[in-house]
Amino acid sequence: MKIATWNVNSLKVRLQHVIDWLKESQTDVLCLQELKLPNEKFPGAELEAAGYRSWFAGQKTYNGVGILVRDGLVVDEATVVRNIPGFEDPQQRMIATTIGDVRVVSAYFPNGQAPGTEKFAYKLDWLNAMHDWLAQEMQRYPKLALLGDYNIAPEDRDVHDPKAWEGQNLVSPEERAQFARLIELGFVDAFRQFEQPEKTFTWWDYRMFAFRRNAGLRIDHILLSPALAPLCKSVEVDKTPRKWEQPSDHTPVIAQLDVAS
DNA sequence: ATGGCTGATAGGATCAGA
Repeated sequence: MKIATWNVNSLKVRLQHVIDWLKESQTDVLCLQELKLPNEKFPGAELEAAGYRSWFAGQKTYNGVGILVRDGLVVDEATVVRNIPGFEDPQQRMIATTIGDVRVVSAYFPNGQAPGTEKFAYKLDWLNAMHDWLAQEMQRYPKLALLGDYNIAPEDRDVHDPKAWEGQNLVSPEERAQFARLIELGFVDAFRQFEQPEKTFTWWDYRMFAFRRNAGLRIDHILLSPALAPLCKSVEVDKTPRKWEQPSDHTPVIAQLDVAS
């Protein structure tokens, strides 16, 4: 089973990219972030025609997450969860479902703006709530995969220019400590289980020719629970869609799991 | 140098992203 994550920065604008990439990559389960559309505008019929069923939590203008599942995979409808249980939030940033015996979570972590701001405080609150919920979720579902735009670059090697970024939003010690807390739950950064090219990133600013200069960050991740991590056979960042016309600023990360699909 | 792009909402500038 191939699972992937992609912040598409508007599913309306990127629908054809998603459909083309699904076909090209042969992905079975695609977690999406930043749909930027209300539920009534979700392009379910177009994705169905491409061979995928969709679960999503959208809202107007901002945020919004979804999980696309290839036809034929068994999804347990009764286990779908939208947003973090117990964490009141109008922002739609998390959806979870169960495919076979694999629990899949698609998450759009808050950006945070800058350390010290209200939005940064919200980011830390959200991360705390997510951490506590995931601790329980891992007990319920040993095979747990957390995919998404984390808006955290865990280490300096995930940053094109660590000096310039030192202490900034997305790399600050507080955020990295939160990422480390997820690792302490037992999660494994699937990407780092394998040898990877130097300076592999998943996001590049639209401005200043950042992609051309590879001035990016690795902020989109796939974390796997202890029971699932050993079943992961490869992880790669696929830069191709970032080269397409009118791309998302993020590019997909894909993992091959040794799980029946 | 807080600029530089892009998308959504709106029907022009502003917010938000990272």
